[in-house]
Amino acid sequence: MAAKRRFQTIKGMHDLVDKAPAFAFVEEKAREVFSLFGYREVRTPVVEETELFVRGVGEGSEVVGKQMYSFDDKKGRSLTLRPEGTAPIARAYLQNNWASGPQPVKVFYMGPYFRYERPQEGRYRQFHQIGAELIGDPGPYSDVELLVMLLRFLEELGFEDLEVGLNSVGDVDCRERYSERLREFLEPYRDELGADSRRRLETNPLRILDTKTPRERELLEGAPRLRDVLGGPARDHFQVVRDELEQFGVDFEIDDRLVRGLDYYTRTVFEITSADLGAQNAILGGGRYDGLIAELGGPSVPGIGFAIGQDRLVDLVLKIPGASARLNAEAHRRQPVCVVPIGSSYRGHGMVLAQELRAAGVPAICEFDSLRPLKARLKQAARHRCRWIVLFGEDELVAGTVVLRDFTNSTQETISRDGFAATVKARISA
RNA sequence: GUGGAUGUAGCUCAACCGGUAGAGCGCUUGAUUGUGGUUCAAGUGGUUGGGGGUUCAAGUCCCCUCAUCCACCCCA
Repeated sequence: MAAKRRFQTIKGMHDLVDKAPAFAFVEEKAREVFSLFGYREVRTPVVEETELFVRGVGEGSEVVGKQMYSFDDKKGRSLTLRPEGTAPIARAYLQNNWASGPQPVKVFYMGPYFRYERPQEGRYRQFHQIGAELIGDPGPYSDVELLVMLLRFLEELGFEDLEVGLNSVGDVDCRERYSERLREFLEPYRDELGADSRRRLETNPLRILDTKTPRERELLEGAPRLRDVLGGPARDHFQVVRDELEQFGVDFEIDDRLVRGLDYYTRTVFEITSADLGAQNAILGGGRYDGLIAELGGPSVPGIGFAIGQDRLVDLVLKIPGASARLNAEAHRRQPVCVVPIGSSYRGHGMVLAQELRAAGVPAICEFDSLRPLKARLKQAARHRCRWIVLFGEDELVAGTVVLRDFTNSTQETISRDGFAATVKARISA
């Protein structure tokens, strides 16, 4: 039983290695763009009380029903690895009394989320989201501004021609009214519905709208439409959103079947999908949640937000022509200079040279292992993708010089040991 | 939770009807005792995911199990 076991990541969770620079890239862009709109970055814990999601996201939702990573702590309290980001932000709003700060509250966040599902392309048990929330303003201009910000972010990443799917699921009373109508309409066809939809007929008829089975789609052709059932305030709100989005040149398409999977959404909902992603094609989704904070025991405060699937977004970024070349060039620009001391007694000198380079703001590493042949150590420098090599040994010590070699052009020059860091800095930035 | 595909060297993959495991790349060293990439030479590479079964003989056939991927479902 003492067999050597090879440890590996938990199913559906991955080491981010090759994609790490692209992850960092989109994170930097998010900080840059969201800050331009006055959003502040916050970080909330990865673990919350299970009850937060049950109440906030909704017991009927798939996410809460069967996808949560829940466990009991040592005192028997049920905790959950967060499956989404909005409920924790709503909790933070209440706990930290953001209501007493400047309004509306604008925050963004990024980090890992967890859902217990069967992994496949674009769907992981640990995945990453970048999200933003605007809490405290009920008006349609907040919806518009949030979407404008979102699209600005995507443009900055290099995306063009992304189309936003848009819909309004109305206020709670509109939804109930509509659910009732839809239920009445579908009841006669009950036997033609799949098991899932039949169950939803009881629990959440709205979700039947985004079915993919052809027969159900056909049935729904003649169904009452959500937009015809919207109450006056919700309808007016949606109309302003649409008009203003057009004013700002936002490309969107009204999608009557767009209803989101999380129970807290009200009025405006939206998502962006991509044909370049495989079966899991949603890049981001979001919407208004005017009842969420009250549902969590707070005052009646409206909010709106979105969550971007960072893993999927990164996959798409890497597919943009030239994007990975740009990322590589950027990485290459930051490659360190490699100091190679020649001869075992020069290792200390190598350390000093590297430190002088770093002090001058030049990234530097040192190939210390002087017992190996010089050629092997230069090979290591090449494998580190270093372009510039600083060589230093007995000859240089005597002459008061160092040798600076350029791997790209296979040239080298001898420069003065005094102030060599400044010379190197000038050469590599030329 | 359901279905399908795939697991052989660090990586990408071969191995006929069951016959004793191979290539390319990589890595190490040398040709060049102080100069990487190209070239040449030598070397390093494996409990064929794991367990059991059938057989004289299993990478190959059968069963179980684990893992990965893709799809359903769900969503980011």
